[in-house]
Amino acid sequence: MGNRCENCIVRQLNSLKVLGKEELKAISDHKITRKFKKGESLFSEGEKLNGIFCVRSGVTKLSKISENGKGQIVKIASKGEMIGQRSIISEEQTNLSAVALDDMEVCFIPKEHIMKNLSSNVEFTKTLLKHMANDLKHADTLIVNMAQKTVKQRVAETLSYLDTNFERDLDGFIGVILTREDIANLVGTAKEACIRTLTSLRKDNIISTQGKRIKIEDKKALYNIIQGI
Amino acid sequence: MGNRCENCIVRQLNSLKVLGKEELKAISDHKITRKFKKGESLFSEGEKLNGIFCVRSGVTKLSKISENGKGQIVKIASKGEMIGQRSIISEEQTNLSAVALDDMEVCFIPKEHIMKNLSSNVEFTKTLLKHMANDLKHADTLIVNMAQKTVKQRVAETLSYLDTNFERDLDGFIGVILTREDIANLVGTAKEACIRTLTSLRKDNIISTQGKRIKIEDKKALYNIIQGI
DNA sequence: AGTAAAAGATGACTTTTATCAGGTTTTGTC
DNA sequence: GACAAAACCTGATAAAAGTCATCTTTTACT
Repeated sequence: MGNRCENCIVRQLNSLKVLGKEELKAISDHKITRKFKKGESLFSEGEKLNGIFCVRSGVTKLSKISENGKGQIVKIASKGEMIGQRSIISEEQTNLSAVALDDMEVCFIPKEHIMKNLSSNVEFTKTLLKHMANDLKHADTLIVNMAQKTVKQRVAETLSYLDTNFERDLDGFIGVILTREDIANLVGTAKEACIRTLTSLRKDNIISTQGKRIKIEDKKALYNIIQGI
Repeated sequence: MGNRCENCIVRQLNSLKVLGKEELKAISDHKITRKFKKGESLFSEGEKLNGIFCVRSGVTKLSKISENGKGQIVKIASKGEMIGQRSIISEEQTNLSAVALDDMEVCFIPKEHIMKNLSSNVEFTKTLLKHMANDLKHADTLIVNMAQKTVKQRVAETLSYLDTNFERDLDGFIGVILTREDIANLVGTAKEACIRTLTSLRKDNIISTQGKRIKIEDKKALYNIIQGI
């Protein structure tokens, strides 16, 4: 199997004809593949990035530290997803930190290639725009959830999100292994409250757990909790 | 003073040379100016928009109703600001409702003109992209604030935001008149908690009020509250 | 496999925030 | 300017969530 980095960015850009053969070749010629071990930092809040990362394998958490010192996970990115594009486009330092949750393989597209396409390739730019419009819509929804839903509703919503957006493992468990603290940071609550909520969901047979792994047993009931029923 | 609608979109796009003379003329020829009275709805969540609105005068709140039935204000838009661009770009129904907080004058750019420029004018698209990247960064920050800050911190942050982003009136009060309930919906809390917080800030001489109007008296102290000091 | 460190779990308690209920003031309209 | 409606404010209480302390289990490492 050849190096699929060029495919990864194309797929991510969600458009089949965005890049011409020359651009593909240019990107392919200049890309760098990097590896990160579990727990290693890809980049930190405030750093100036000089390119976009594209995840080839493994999972990373994108988080932001509040003034209170608590971390909030804004997104989990896995295979095929780009990270860092927002700050490259805004031409400013990144507002997020990225830490590997697994051993990862990441390919790196230098800023210059992005910028070049941004200026010359309308379709490329349009696709990025649509992508970002979607991220923004998602963010609006998250703001409302954070502001108005209970911890239980948000935990349920987070589990549902993880279950639908990451491939399940062979036993049907959610395919991303997060610590309880990471889940709490994704939900925006304290570790203890998160654990208690998971315990209560388990007692109600809505989920089952095995170590860190979580399996959703009753989707309908989980959905009702999300809706506040 | 002539009709400044074409200027408004250009200014909003935050770029001086985005639109050529022909495009400007095309937009200018096809625009429609509409008026909305205080309390009227510009559009509602789920509606399909067929163009972008551009605020010429007055103020509007963009909000979203959660499944719990409570409204969350996501943004306040005033003179010069565009609304509806996200859903036009995503080509889907809008995820927000817009209600006039004042009597408003709004101009309307039909979808076709936006789409045409989106396909032919890289600079136009690039500018929209940068704009949206900025909105996204702002949304990330808001998510963290909602998840991790207390009501008092969020009220303080909201007041600071309103004070810096909208022109003050002649007496130095914040230039947008919101009900306490609107402020609560912006902060993401209950009306009563919002009122109590404002009362406490007033007692500490950090703000003063006169009816609905609010004036910030001690910026430094307000800033400390935002930081959680 | 043994051990230390990390993560998970749970109870007790405190703080924050929501909710309900009732009064007061402001605002808009005839 | 009188009246009704809306908005504002406050107190009491309940519910939700955070914090702290402690113990158990799991994981990582030599």
